[in-house]
Amino acid sequence: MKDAGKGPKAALYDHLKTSILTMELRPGDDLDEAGLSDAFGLSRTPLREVFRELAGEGYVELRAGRGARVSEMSHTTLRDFFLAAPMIYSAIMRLAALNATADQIDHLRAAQEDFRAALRDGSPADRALANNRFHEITGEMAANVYLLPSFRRLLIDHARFGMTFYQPRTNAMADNLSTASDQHDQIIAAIEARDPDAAARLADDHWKLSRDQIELFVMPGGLTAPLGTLPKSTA
Amino acid sequence: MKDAGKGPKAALYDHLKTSILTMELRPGDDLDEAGLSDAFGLSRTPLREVFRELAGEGYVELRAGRGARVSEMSHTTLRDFFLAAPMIYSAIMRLAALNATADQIDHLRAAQEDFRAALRDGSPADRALANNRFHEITGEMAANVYLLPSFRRLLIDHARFGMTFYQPRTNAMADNLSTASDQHDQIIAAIEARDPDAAARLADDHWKLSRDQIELFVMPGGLTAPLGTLPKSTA
DNA sequence: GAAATTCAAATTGAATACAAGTTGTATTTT
DNA sequence: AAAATACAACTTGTATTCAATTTGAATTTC
Repeated sequence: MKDAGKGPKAALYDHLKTSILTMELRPGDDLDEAGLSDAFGLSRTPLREVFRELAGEGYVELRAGRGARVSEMSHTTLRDFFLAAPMIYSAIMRLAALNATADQIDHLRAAQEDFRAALRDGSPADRALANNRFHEITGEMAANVYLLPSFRRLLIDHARFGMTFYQPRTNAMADNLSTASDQHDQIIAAIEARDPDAAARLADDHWKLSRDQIELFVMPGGLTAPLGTLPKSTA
Repeated sequence: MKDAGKGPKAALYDHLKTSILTMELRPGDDLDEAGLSDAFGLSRTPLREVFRELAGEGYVELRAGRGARVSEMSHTTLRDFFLAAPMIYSAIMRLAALNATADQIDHLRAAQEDFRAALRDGSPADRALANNRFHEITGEMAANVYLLPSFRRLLIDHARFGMTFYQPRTNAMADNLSTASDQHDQIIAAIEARDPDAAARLADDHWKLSRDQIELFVMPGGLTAPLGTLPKSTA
């Protein structure tokens, strides 16, 4: 289909991941084994192993006897997200500032360059993927096996919420994106300075921005048009 | 091998889980496909799917071209554990107090009964499994899809640390176990009372007890035997 | 004698063939 | 006409076979 960089199995894996993160595959969509099988030139055996792997990471759900579906998103998941994200994000960022290697900081800078490029002339999907990559790297920096599973799970749905909520319909929304980019720069600086408190504070600010963005969409200004009038004789 | 309650696949899954939690299968041990295959009457295809599933939950690690191994535990994982556990545990307990259903509270009571029974006349493995089950239920009560992955990962290694550290060699260690049981009772009460603050405080106390128990083992009293003497003429 | 390369055996990964279960549709009966 | 049951088609799960990669040992060369 597209990238067969190192085997069709990895290509399928990457394809599904990005398709799910960008909402190209919507929550609840079911993944047809037969279709993907000949699309990627794989038999069903390795295909189903990829499904199981993605299920473990939270991208898809496996229902016994009824195949694989893209992980659902409901109002409860949004609530769960708001509860868990600030805690995990600040913890990850704090650890990232403590443990990041020079190599990883370079990678983070490169990811931020990509994000900036996506802001200039990329699609919403490009922006979501670049932003996701940036935060994935902070997770690698934190390098805590017990926190990473939840962090990764959060990043999946953060990207998906972003794809539905961050379409810049208003000026306020567009501004937020460049603010986010600035915060990324500050995050890099804090990590490089080995300042866990600053990093945690920035994680909190960065989260609040996301939160506000989502609220802008969930609770819009309210319509101002007058109520409709009834026709003369319907009583 | 043992329980074929609902299919040999589930039996294998449960067997591996409990074997890993109780350290019957030690970290780093590699799982032989051929052996388990005819031991459970399964072909290698469903077997490897179980491996992938367990890998997603953190029980085993899959190394490309080199099969499955029980997840490693090193000094870094111990450190990671100490950093992540208190935060996640108190968050889970707080949410459990807020969201638990009456049914779940009944299950938790039953699990605590099992734990008490295991304390009286069970093996260390029984105790570890019963304790693990108790905390698994608190995770189900919290019901937060984003926190559960890390919580479950922590519980795996908490059981494994427990199996290596909680052997009651000293009186202090034995006392700790009954204290833990008392705390379980208080936890149930706090959850039933819908008191998230009390639940979080108890989670913290419960964690500190575990922590002290581990420290008792890692940093024992120190040996008091005198230094050896050198033979007369070795200078 | 030690190190490197090659060959063989074993283990893992993939594909195809097969069986079982689920779902949808059509026909029959009430 | 509506509901229920049965049959057929499709989808999922399992097993067996085949290919490829890795690992270990032995032999040869330096």
